[in-house]
Amino acid sequence: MKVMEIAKAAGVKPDTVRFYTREGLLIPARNPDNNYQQFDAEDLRRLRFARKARQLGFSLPEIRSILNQADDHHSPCPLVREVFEQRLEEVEREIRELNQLRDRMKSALTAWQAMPDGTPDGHTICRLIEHWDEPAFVNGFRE
Amino acid sequence: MKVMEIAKAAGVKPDTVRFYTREGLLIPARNPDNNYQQFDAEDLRRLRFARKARQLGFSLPEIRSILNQADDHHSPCPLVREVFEQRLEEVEREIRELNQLRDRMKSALTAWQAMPDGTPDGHTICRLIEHWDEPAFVNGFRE
DNA sequence: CTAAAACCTGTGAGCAACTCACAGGTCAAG
DNA sequence: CTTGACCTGTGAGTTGCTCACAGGTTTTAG
Repeated sequence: MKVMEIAKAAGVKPDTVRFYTREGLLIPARNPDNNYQQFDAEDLRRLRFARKARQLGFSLPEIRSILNQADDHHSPCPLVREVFEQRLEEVEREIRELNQLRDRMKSALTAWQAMPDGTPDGHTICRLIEHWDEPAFVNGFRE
Repeated sequence: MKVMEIAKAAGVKPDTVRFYTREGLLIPARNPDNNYQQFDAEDLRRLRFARKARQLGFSLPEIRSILNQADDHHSPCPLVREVFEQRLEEVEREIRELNQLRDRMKSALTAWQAMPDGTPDGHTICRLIEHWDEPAFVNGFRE
């Protein structure tokens, strides 16, 4: 298979295939005639694996070490389980933060309904933002 | 005020002050003696404004145009309201996607409890991932 | 047979919002 | 007068692609 063919087979763009090759996730053979990359069924499996892992939240370095471990005939599954639980916690933290952001935004919108727009007067730029309360989590949560 | 002073006053790192200056959000005067940047109360107001706006989800280009509009003696508030509602929708979309990701991860974790680890055999890398179902929204939602 | 279209190659840059590093200049304190 | 803390501008690193470019190859149409 050539780049475009494996890309179509895995449902990704050719550029993504090239990028993964650059990053060492795919190590295709070469056609000595024209130096084209030759992908086989194993490469396709790796590419599909990588895409599924990405959808589950794995990073490229993580996927690379999982693939390397499989190449060394070790089971990557324990590593998969471990990384995965960390990622789940991160995702849940991101969700909590985004929910807080949404709440802050919604309460701001409500408060703004009664507020006039006003022109900058050298003391304020836009009261909507300047007179909006500092969220609590900035001090207590992020640092 | 010098960089470190305004940074402390606004609760950000000096590097952030320098970065915002590079990006044109702050336009400090210069001390002709040593070419140091001289920030005044107005700069501090802009910096604090920018930080608050960032916490509400505004991007730096958006903040820059809001500040520019205020500099031109136009009320930036209508722009603030408009951009803000778009951002709120984006945030809610991100939350929906993250929630779906979390659900996928959780159901994967549950399914994995009964699965053995297994060693790569040339046909599979890690069944945990390979035999996990394609999420629905990849086809129907993202593209 | 040839010319154009489609594909291949490697590489570098762009995205967002910082953060860090570097090399060299300035200034206050001891 | 030296040390240390600060200043200057700039370039690179972060993440996962995506796009662009310049040039080589292969396929297809005329």
